Amino acid sequence: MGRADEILGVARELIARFGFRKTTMEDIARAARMAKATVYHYFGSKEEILREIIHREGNALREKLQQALRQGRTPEEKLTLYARTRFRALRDLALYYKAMSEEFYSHLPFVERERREFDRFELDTLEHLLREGVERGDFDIPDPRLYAFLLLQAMKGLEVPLATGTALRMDDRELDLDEALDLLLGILLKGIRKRP
Amino acid sequence: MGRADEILGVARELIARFGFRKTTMEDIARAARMAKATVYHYFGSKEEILREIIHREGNALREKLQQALRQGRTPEEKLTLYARTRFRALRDLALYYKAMSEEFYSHLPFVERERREFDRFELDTLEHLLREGVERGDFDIPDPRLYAFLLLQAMKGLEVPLATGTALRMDDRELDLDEALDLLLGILLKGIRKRP
DNA sequence: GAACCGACTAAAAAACGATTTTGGTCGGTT
DNA sequence: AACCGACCAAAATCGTTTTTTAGTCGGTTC
Repeated sequence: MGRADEILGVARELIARFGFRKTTMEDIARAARMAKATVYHYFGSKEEILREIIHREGNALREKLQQALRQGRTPEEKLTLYARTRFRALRDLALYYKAMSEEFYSHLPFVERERREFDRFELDTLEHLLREGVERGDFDIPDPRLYAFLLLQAMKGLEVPLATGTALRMDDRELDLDEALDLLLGILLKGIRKRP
Repeated sequence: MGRADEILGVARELIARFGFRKTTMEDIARAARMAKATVYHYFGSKEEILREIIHREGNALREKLQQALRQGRTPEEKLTLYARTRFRALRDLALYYKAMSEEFYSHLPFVERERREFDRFELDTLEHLLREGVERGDFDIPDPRLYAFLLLQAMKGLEVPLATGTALRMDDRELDLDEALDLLLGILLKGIRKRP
């Protein structure tokens, strides 16, 4: 692990804890035990550091999802694994980055770009999965791309409470999100499954 | 329509256009063609005006949804009508109140309360609908309350792009939201429909 | 010559105080 | 009861000064 990674590591932690604005280059340098000018030797700007962190975060998540897919045998199983992994990873991320989300950072241009890139990856992945299911005769789906989009959007619905921090409560009892996701998946799967 | 309603009317318009903070009591009084003190004769505070506006907005939406339900014959048809009405109404509201959403107003205590109240209404309504479908032998649903929650959450997924202002684009082409909602409903309905 | 640093600067943010605006009150009139 | 003008204290706004911070540069070390 090179010096640059070290910087990214401490920066990630600081930013996650205190937010992007509250974290100064001086803080980062101090945490990485080097002079500020040295940090600039590796990164052109403060923003570039954030850009790199987010980019890597995206890669890691994609990697994790693809790995989850490889675990599944049937398309249906793959879909379930994908959804669960996605859901948990996003929950952790939301927790980790809640300091960030408070800030303006959401609509920085490069963050937006990274999000679009990730969206695309998810759409492609899910579409591929659905097509596989159609070819195998498991799914009955006229327009896989569009269905991939809808499935994704439906799953995002469950995600909202995480992002907004709203506890997911139904009436008075707290709801187990994992359980809720599984049930939703059940409905959705039944909705796309081919009738015998 | 009494004097109080007049005040609420102009206030609603001003707030929707300029936001809650930017709208002064003086503005409201002027638009309603009366002295500021007169406004205070009808409402105890600026916040009370907003509270009343939001409360009525909620009532109107509930009314609209119930009316839509009455149009449907079967539970399935009712569900479709409900979803469409809900979706369009929320889209209009989002458009109308985009000035507000920019502000802090989202997590004012009484706004939160109104939202919870509305959530409850929706849960109750949908649960009732699902139970009706189960009794008629249309739906196959083990836990109607939970399913109502899931359906609602899935629909909210499509709503997110409206709320955040993110255009709903899939790859390059703009997506027709109404069409998307119908398709999602198709999947969900198939997912809960009883097999013959 | 790549990795590193201390000292520096220009620009942005914070702190501060003066000034204006605004939510809310009150006594009085119709 | 409905309405108003005049008033006040608190909050927001504005302009200025002070401090902090992102980014640079010339020089040192390995």
